[in-house]
Formats: sequence, structure tokens, C-alpha cells
Amino acid sequence: MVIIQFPDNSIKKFPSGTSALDVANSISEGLARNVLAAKVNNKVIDTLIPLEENNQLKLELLTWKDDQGKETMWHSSAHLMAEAIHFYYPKVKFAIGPPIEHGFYYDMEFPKETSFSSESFLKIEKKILELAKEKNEYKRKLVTKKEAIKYFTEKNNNYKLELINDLEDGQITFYQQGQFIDLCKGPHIPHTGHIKAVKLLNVAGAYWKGDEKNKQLTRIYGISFPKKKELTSHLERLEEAKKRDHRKIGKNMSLFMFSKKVGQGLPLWLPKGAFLRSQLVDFMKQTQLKFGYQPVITPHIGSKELYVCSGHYDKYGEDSFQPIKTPDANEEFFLKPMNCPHHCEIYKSEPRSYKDLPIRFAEFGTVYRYEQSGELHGLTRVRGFTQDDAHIFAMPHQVQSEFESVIDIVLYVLKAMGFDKYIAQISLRDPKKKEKYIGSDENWQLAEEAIIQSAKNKNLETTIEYGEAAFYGPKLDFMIKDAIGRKWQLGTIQVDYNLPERFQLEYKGSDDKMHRPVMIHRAPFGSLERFIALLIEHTGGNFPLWLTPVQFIILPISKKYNEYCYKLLNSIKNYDIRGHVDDRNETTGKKIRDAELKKIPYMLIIGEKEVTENQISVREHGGNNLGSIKEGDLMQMIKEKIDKEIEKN
RNA sequence: GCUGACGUAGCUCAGGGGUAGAGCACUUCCUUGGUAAGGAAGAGGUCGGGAGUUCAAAUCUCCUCGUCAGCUCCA
Repeated sequence: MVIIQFPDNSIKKFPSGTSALDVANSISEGLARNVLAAKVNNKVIDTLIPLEENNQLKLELLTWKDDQGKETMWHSSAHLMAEAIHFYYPKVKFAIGPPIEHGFYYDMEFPKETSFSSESFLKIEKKILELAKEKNEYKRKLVTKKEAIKYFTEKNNNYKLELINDLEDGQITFYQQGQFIDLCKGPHIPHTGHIKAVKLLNVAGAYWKGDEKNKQLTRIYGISFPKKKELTSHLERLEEAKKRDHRKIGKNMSLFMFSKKVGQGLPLWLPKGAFLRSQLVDFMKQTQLKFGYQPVITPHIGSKELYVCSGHYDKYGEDSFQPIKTPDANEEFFLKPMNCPHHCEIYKSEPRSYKDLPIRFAEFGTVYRYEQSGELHGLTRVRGFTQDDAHIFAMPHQVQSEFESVIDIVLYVLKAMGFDKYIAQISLRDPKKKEKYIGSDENWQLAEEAIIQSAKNKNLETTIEYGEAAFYGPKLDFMIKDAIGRKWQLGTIQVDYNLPERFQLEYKGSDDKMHRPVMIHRAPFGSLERFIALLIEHTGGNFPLWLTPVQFIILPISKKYNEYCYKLLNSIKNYDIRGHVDDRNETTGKKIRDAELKKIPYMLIIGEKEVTENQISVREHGGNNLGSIKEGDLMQMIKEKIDKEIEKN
């Protein structure tokens, strides 16, 4: 007897041997047709296996509408793709093939003589759909470790054997659909027929077990859907997202550029981009003054000794830009990869008393890091960038409140820029790889606890990632997704007990003894380059009015009004609002179209009527016509809008 | 750095061994206009760079630089 409790709390009894699919069938044919997996007592399982008897089970039937339903479907799709690839390339060794946030991938080793590229996608997609039509069941089979090892030894698949080695005997399952058998813990969808549309997206290299010392396998990414239409709209969404790519918008709106001659990953800010950036810097400067920060300025290079002291040399020296040498070659300098060592030296420049603390040194420090060429990416990953950096030197008992006050700044900034979806990630050290970090266990524990506690006090919803800490201390990172869903770290706050030790930083306490301060590293924007990249992708180039480089454009209906328009422009400039006149010999329709494409918020149209009535005809970006307005009223309206934007900050 | 793809006019792209193409942008002229493209003419490129194969290379081969997707890395 199988006793089932449904999500609506109703309870029903079924005969022994009943599977989740049978239950679905008893409810409706439609549900049975759509059910992909089952959640029993919160564990996702196959729909085909008989449900456990006697104990009452909580059962939820999962379909495409459920995230775990999608996940199951994509996992099964990975198997099906493997079957199709196996059909054309029988010698391929399969490694792992999991579902991911949007779709799935499978890592595999192609025989040396076989090269695989995206040209083969079409025939594989075709084969997948062909196999899908066969509606083959995903059959689960419990095997012994011995059997599993025997099977994959015969297949000569060292990857699966390695995986089996780590598994416990008695827990090992194979899944078979059609002619394809795979080591897999499941669960899977009932049969391949659910997969109605599939698209292979790209092929890439991926290291076995994510370790670059291991062999690089071929990874094929794909996505599948239960309806063709959903695939089409998914692909359309991807196309839409590409239009928000900051590299594309940056080019179109003349915000920034790169030049091969200047160098890879070294952005050049064009006048409009530089303006936007300076608005952000001014905003942050003001914010930091309010929060008690003191600006400092340090040079772009520092001696090797400085970084040996901080530990950066040991950690990154080899992978940095190579040192700059003085003519007699006795001295070596590095391009500044971080501002903290310089700030430590400023701290040390005079004796500090407990009465001085906390001390907060802030600098828009431009730093240079030799990032691997394959990792460079528009403005989000560059080799020269500017941090809105600051270092807080505090007494141990002040760490908590200082940390929380930085969280306030970060949240304030994110909100002001309209980033309402962010991920707050607590980045701790990998306890298994302590050799990657400097400092004592005790210091790490103190620092990690301080962060976890602060996040808790601020009611932040956080995720924890091990192995993501900086080498000198743990972090609280604020991540934002870009147009195609990649996560980027923007704001970061780090607690550091280690650099103060390395730099022998001290302050005199009320007990007349010397004590060691704790450092907090923090950057609410993170890097201005990356922040602006994400700002572009989120706004699609339609920036908040206070940030936008060109706020209005005056469009004379014909050149008869050009002179009047320039007078108007001069008058408007007194209001501290930015714009210019489009005096080209073009029709009004053309000028409007161009202004729309340039995403200019206000178009001020001037013709016969406006000149005689001394009014301005105003069109907003996007097509909204505000009608005729007096100059003063319009300026007040724009001013108010800007004030509101900054006020919400 | 690794795997795969791509580099043709300022931008978006077509062409694919035999004299370099389109649309937009740009310049000049005509037109003087009313809320997303008025008309005409013109200028603009050693087809990323280098070597090779060939009578002949933008096109084929190799190398190199850069860009894109992913992996690894990310102070």
C-alpha cells in the first residue's frame, strides 16, 4: 500500500508498485503526459520507479513549470545528446553531463584524430530529435561497483572509472535510454519524447574536474524545450540580451574604446563615457565625505619591496606585468596592482592613538593587473582599472560597526543606480587549501566570523562560497548579473587581520600599550570600469538623467531658427543642464530619429510656433510628446526629476 | 594561458583564386521642413599583420596579432 499526501494536503492510497507516473495518470491524462519528475519527501526522483510503501509520502509531481522539472529534463537531454554524439563518434569517451541554469552540457574526450567543431551541430541536433521521437524510456538500473567497473573498463572510459571509484557500492546506478548507457545517479524524465526542441549552443574546452593540470575535454553546451515555440522565444531573448551588451552600446554611444596599439584590456574613455564616469566619482566622493572618509592619493607604481612585504609579490609577482627597472637596474618597481600597501605606509607615517581610530583612507586608485588574455572582456575584465578603494584601520571592537556601515554604503549605491537584484556572497577560504592563503587560523576565524555576523545583523540574504576569499582575508562580495546572466563582482568588503601584521601597524591604546589595528578593504563600485559596464547592460544605455552625458538636444525645424536655438541653448546652460543644438541640414523627422537612436532624454523642438509663442515643444526619449512648455517650467521639471533621482540615493 | 569560432570602408554586413561590394555614417549641392530615415552627386579599403603555394591570393596553407563563447584564473 502506498499512502500519498498531495501538496494540497489531501491523502490518497494506491496499490503497491504504484509509480509517480501512475499517480499522475490517476489524476489526469494531461498531467501524466507532462510530468517530468517527482518530488517525494523533498527528494526529486524518477516517475517510473515504484514508490515506497507503508509510510505516508509527501508527493509533488514536477512538470516543465517547475525549476526542478526543467533541471531533470535538461539532465536527460544531456544524456540524449551523448547518445546522438555516440552515434556519429562511437570512440568518444564521456565524462560528466549535468544540467545548468539555462540548459546543459556534456564534457567528453574526442579521439585525437577527430576534430569537433560547431559545424557538426546541425546533424547532431537532427539525430537528437530523431531519437527523441522514439520515446525511449530512461531506465534506471542498480549495479554493483564491480559491474560498473567492468562495464567502463570495457569501454576504456577512465573518467567514469574515476567517478565510480569515489562512489559507495550499493549506491551506483546506470541509466539507459535507447542504445545508450550512462553512469548516473538520476533522476530522469520518463522518456525521450518530452524533448521536442533542442539547440546546441557552443563548443568549448573544459578541464577534467575543473583543474587546469588535468586534460582538457571538449564541452558542448545545449538547451532543450518541450515545445518548439519555447526554443524560438529563448533564442529571441538571447538576441535581445545581446543588444544590451555594454561593448556594443559603448561603441554606439561613443562611451569608450579599445585600441590594439594602446594594448589589450586597456580601455580609453571617450568624452561622453568620461563624463558619465566623473559623475559617478563625484557622487562617491560626496558619499564618502559624509561617512567620514579622508581622501589620499598614491602613485601608480611601488617598489618590489612594498609588495614583498604585503605578500602580493609571492602570490602574484610571477603573473604580474614585469617590473620596471631604474637605469642602473638596482631597483625594481611594479605597476600598482592594489592600493592597500600604499595606504598601509600612509597609516605608518605617524604614530596613531586609539583616539584617532577608525581611520578611513579613500582613493580612486588606478591599478594594473596582468589578466590572462582569454579572460579579458569589454570593460568587465581589463588590465588597467580604477577602484573606488578605501581602507579602514580600526580597533578590533570597532570592526563590526565599521563593516556594517560599509554595507550601508554598498546598498545605498546599488539602490541609487537601480540595481535591485544582487547576490550577496560571503567568500571564505577553502579549508582544504590553506596553503593558498596567508595568516593564522585564528585570524581567519576572527575575520570570517566578523563578516558572517555583520551580514546577519544587516539581514542580508547571503550565499557562502568556499575558496573565493582573497589570499589575505575573507570577503563579502556583491554580485550583479550581466545581460546574458553572467555574474560579476561589483562591491566588495574585506576584513583583514593579516596585512596589519605584515606591515607592523600599531596604535597606542588607552592602556599605554601598543596594539594592532584591523583593516577593512572596501570598494562599493568595485571597479569603475566594471560598474559602468553593468550599468550600461542594466539600463540598455538609457541612464538616469543625472548621469546621462547629453540630457537634451535642441532641434530647429529649419535653419531659419538656428540662431534662436543657440540663444536658447545659452540660456538653458545657466540651469546646469547639458545638451546641444542639432543644426544639421536635415528634416525634423531625421533629427528626431537620430536623437532617439542616441538615447537623448529630451528633444526640444523649435519652429515658427515656438518662436512666436516663446515656448518649447518637448518630446521625451521613447516618443512621449509633452507639448509646449515655457523654458523656465521645463527647466524646473528637469531639475526636479534629477533631484528626485539623487535624493532617492 | 587552454579549446573552438571570427577579423572585408567609421558602423552593420555580403563576396570567397582573375581590376573591392551594399546600406547607414561622412563631404558637397538641391530642398527649408512639425515628432523615428527628403533627393542627387562624391569621397572613403595594400580585405588585421607576416610568410608560403600560384601566372594570379581578400579568397588556399602556415605563423602572428586582435575579437567572441567557454574553461582555468581573478589581490
